Amino acid sequence: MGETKQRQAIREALERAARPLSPQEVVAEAQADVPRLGIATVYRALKSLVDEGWLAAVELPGQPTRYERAGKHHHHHFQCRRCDRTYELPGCPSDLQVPLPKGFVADDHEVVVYGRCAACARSK
Amino acid sequence: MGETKQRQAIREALERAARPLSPQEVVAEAQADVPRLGIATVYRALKSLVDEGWLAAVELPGQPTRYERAGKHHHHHFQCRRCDRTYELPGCPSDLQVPLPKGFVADDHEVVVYGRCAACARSK
DNA sequence: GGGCGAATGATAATTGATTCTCGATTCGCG
DNA sequence: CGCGAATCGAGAATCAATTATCATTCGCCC
Repeated sequence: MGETKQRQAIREALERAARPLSPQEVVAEAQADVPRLGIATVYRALKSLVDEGWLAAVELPGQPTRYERAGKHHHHHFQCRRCDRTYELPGCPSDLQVPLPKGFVADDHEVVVYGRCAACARSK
Repeated sequence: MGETKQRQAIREALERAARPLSPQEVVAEAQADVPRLGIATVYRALKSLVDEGWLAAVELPGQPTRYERAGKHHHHHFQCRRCDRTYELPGCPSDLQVPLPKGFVADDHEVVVYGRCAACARSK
């Protein structure tokens, strides 16, 4: 059971992009390969790729969910305020030792850095 | 022109709570003072309190916006996975020195710690 | 006590993301 | 080549948060 060309286009779009993509970005990218690709197909594929463990969902405040390859090292994200693109940041600063109020138990954390990506910083 | 009793109830609910509240939480709390308080009034009040600089909006992935008193020191938040309440965490760990890709410019950052709050950790 | 403009509250409308529906298309396989 | 199942794609439907509408109510002045 080979994979359909749309799924393949979707996976390739995600691998090509060096950053987490939103469903909209995925359609746009993957339509280079499959022009009539529908958004519903993208959502279906994203969901199953997440289930398979091939993709990881990245949630950001006020933004549609982004998707990136799963299995990377612990890392965080950069959100450009200008172009709204999300980028991956290498590693986790200082491995984050937050003092919690007593009784609280942490099991994970997220860091989002906001600003301008290289392209947007340049074009002021 | 004094402030209406509903606005007052809303402000008091937010001061009373030692943590950021969602609009829903605000209605629930403030209805202790004004039983027929409507959600629309809460949204209106929250917006204008933010405009006045009295409140700050706290955005979290996949959660409705929370509101807290503005003007606090730089700090971050804890999100309980069990009761969904958001708590304030004191200070910013290590003042966050994230290495950015070259050309990127940061102007802010957010840290969200996930886990269980004291009450929820206890009741397993 | 009545008049007025602003604020309220119940509900409908909007918005954006995501999911569902369903007819059309494609694929694997004999 | 042709069937049956799986997948697609377009648009409708859903869902949650938020905003708009509008008749009613409230606060305040004369």
